[in-house]
Amino acid sequence: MWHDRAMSTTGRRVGRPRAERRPDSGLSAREELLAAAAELFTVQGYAATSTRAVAERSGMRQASMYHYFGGKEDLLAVLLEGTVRPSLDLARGLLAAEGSAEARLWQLCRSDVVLLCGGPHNLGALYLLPEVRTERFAGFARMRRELKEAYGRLLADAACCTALDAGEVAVRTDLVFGLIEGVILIHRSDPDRPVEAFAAATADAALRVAGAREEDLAEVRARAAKLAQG
Amino acid sequence: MWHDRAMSTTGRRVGRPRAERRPDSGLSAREELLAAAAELFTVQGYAATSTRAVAERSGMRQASMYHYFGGKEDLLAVLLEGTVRPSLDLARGLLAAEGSAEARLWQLCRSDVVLLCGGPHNLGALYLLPEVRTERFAGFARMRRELKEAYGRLLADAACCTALDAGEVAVRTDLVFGLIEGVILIHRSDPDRPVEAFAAATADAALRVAGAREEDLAEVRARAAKLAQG
DNA sequence: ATTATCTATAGATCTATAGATAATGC
DNA sequence: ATTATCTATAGATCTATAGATAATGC
Repeated sequence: MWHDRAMSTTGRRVGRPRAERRPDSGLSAREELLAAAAELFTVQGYAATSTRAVAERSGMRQASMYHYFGGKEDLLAVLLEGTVRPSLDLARGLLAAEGSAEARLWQLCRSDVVLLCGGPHNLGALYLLPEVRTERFAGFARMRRELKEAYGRLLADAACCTALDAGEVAVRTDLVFGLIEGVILIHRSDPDRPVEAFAAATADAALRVAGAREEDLAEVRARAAKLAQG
Repeated sequence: MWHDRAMSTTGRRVGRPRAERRPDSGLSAREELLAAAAELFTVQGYAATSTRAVAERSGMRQASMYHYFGGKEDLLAVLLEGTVRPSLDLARGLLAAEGSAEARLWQLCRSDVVLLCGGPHNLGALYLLPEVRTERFAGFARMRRELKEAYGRLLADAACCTALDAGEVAVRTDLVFGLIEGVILIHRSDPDRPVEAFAAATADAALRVAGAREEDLAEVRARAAKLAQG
């Protein structure tokens, strides 16, 4: 396990002190940079944010950033991978779990909405950056693809989709996945909405898109709740 | 009506000739700039695209762009407004039209997906730019708000929503609108999908989110088809 | 000795303006 | 005279590197 040896709670650190001293944030320098980048990238935009802006919001000089990251792209890649990873972990767990596929799908949808809307910044909005299509972000792209495949798998196994052919299931997978990632846009225009209730409502909507009948939804939610406990 | 007096089909134009001569695109200089901006903004990203890149792809020098637009922001604003305007026109027409609210909602959804995915560039992806929140884009923001209100109105009038309270209708409006704008993301990962069929499938999904029952969807589609003719 | 920072800067942009110029229009 | 373009450029960035420095660790 990695340990930030330069950091200590007493405030005594190795290395030249920073030019501007500030109250200790409790974060390591690397984490400070990531937090600053998350805020600036989402608020001002990625390309509009300079390395200087990120570094100085973190309390250090522009050049010092290069001690931790190779450049702006590195920051973005780390942020993006950190955003999908929890979703992907959960999806893997749910794929392996027992129980109705509908309930597991509901649970995955709900959790992903919480992850996308629950953080302090709308990091999901970074998914759309054109830079993300370049080689540097292949790792992120792979994770996102695997996540989408998990959605596809759960839909294919769901009782409400058994009557559909494979092509139709693929279209609904796209629509469900699009609905979930689309909450990024909704969240953007109304960031103060209570997340939990909205996440449940979105999971309901996802099941409706999948083909679940209105009268079965209460049951799906109940089973999903059990899943979350167990 | 405005007429581009500098343009003619014979190729004889007022003003100093361009440095690099190219085959006539058939577009006015202003339109060439907009087309170049649309391509570059969506492919490379807005902030990553320089005024030089836009101008030179249009066959003129960087400084000449300023004869037509005050800067990059102006180009973006014109592109964005051009993207919502057709949707908004259609929405106004459908609000005023006779017929079932569900059918009109279906039609609006379908058309919006075609507009978002049908063009050569994924202009919808520009909706997410952080720059769009600034004052310069107030006109675009107003149009988009009015479009969303039209969705809300149709949902409120839809038979499948009569049992829902106002708050629930508002949530479903957000979800339906999010689903429609979310096709931008779907379209991005699979740009070659046939648009018409996908648009119809998305409109179906929107009606499911609204609360329509599976067995009523065929009827809704049939009525929407009539609307489109009449 | 090691580390985290600093200062300074070269080189590469990019934007917006000033002012010149080469067409057509009258 | 009017117009659409051009060339040239000032001024403001921004990125990445080189090399110095001020702490702690041993």
